[in-house]
Amino acid sequence: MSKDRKQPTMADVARLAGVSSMTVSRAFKAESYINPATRDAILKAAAELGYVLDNTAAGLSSRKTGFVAVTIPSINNANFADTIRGMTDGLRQTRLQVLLGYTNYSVDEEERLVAQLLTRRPEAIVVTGGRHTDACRRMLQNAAIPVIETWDMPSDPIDAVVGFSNAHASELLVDHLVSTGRTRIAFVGGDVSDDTRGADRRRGFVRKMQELGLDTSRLASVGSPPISMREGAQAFSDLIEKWPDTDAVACVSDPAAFGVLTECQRRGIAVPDQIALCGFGAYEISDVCVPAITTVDPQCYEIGKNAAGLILKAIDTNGKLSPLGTLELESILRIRSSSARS
Amino acid sequence: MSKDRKQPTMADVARLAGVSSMTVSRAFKAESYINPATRDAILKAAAELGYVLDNTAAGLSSRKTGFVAVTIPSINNANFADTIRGMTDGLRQTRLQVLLGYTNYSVDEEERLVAQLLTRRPEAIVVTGGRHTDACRRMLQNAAIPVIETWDMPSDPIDAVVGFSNAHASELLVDHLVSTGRTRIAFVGGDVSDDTRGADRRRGFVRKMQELGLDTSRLASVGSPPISMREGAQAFSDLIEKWPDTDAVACVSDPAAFGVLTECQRRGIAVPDQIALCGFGAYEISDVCVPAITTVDPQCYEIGKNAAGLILKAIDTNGKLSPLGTLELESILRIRSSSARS
DNA sequence: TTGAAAGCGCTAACAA
DNA sequence: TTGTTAGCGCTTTCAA
Repeated sequence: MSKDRKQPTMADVARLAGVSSMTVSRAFKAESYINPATRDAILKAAAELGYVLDNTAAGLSSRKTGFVAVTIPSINNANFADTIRGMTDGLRQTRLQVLLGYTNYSVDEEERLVAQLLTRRPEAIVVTGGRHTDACRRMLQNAAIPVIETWDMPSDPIDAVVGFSNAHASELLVDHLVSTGRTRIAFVGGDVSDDTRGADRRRGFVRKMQELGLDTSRLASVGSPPISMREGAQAFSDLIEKWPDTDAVACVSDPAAFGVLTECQRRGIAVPDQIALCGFGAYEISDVCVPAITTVDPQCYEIGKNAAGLILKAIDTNGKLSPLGTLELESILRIRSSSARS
Repeated sequence: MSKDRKQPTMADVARLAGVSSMTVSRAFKAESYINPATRDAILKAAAELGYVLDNTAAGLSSRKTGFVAVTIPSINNANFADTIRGMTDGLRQTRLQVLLGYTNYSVDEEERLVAQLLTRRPEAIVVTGGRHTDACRRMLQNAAIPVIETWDMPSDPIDAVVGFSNAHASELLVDHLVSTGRTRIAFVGGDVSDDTRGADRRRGFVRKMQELGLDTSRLASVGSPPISMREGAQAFSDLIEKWPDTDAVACVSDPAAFGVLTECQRRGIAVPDQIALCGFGAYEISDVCVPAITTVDPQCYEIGKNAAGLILKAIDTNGKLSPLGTLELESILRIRSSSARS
């Protein structure tokens, strides 16, 4: 690697091919009026020089960077990874490229990240969640690009939304657990402050339990989100000692639920006979472990795919995003052995 | 969102603040000679206009985009996520930002991705693995930026390396299993064609088994990488029916090993008493599941952290990367219950 | 189908 | 400490 060698530019290619640099530019665009023979000669010259298009300059000139900025809470999470895959798949074969950043589940970090991403002049931005700092909201509103909030149903959306109700997902699970005869149901989640989607799931849990006239005091909080398998196990340890007659546990996520399951195995507590268990997110582990864990599938991949669809439509129609508005995906209850009637 | 409104530029801010745009530029750089009062006035004007720096233009002008391109095989993998975290952490507080792409474990996809990333004029590029298409190698060599290959120890490095020996990791595991008295050891992995690191782990397994004079025929291949928990379970099903006297299974990854474990549970096979088990990667699950699974920790986070360190040094010294050369991290054997002496 | 001129928004280099 | 000038590499626009 020698950092000094200057990279060839369009002008260099143009000179070698005996054309103007404008013609070189056309040779690199798919649908442009150019003589096929001219194009071949140009591509040959470009290959010879090892020429690589500079999208930095192209973006400045055309005012189209080709970036779609995306923020997710964590890169180490199969759910968000699926959303990113859906989005990337949806943008494949287009000129758009995902510019990804993560927030560590913090709205302050999100604010910093959004500020940084916007300096790259993305043509659209997709954020996870519907709650932001005021400054972040303002930046997004001022950016004059399509903004898509995902993984949530914000009451006051900035622009477009592709989400689902986290609270409703919990209600599905409570209803299901109650239908199998459980009533002394606990909730295991992380600290409420940061993970707003986790907090919504807890809120949905409490609301539904109250509605059914059940005890809502069995709430275990442990660690900052995302809560790990180990923290799930720890939370259950505390929980079962404080409320030994608990007959079901709803968890903020499948990894947490799996942690609970392992702690049950260590303590010789039978799942589902003594304790029923459910998680959230339809992670692979919940389907593979023994017993398999009941969960809710929020359709992560579809969220990304739909977000990509909205972006393409919005950019096509030059920012007329309003008719597309809000898209609510339906979360799917996946009933498995861990909550079988005992 | 209205896409039509034009974003304010430095010239707009300069006009409002009553200075030249060069002074505005200085106000946004940390260490530049500027009167604090001037800077305050400029920042106030910028805030009033909702001005956001255009890094696209800044990069073109300064020939420093601030991007570090990074390729990983999959975004849905805790190991690579840890490497990315290490890198991001190492680049925090610098002007550098990670531009991430994933290759789906395909060198052809890697070639396409690298071509795309290089159009963004990154100041350095970090790739996973040491095997590439010829065209990809050429592009990387011609890019005139630091290139860091990771997660591997290529025999003919392009530039710098931060890696470990995948084959050696397998040898550690075979040695360990043999030391606990197992000799009829099987290997579970994905199809060999694509995942070169998985292939190296298999190669190390076979080499060590041969060296010890043991049977090397028990090789189960299933699906394309990364192999899932479910595929691990499936592979074990096939395996144990074909070679019922197998007394240990080494897996290409922890998720695969966990899949094997669940299949053992379903079949009533005791781990470690009837079959010992080990994985690779030190994923959280291998430490939490019951019994915990013996694994090798390749220090994913450290790979990223060290890569970031090399980049900073290389960019500091204007591309004099050669003295830093190759960094081999030592993989750590983590012995757990799944391979206890029976 | 091709080319010439102008300029995208910023910063390097130099001058004051 | 601030300003002026020139130009980064490309695409838009218009003309041929």
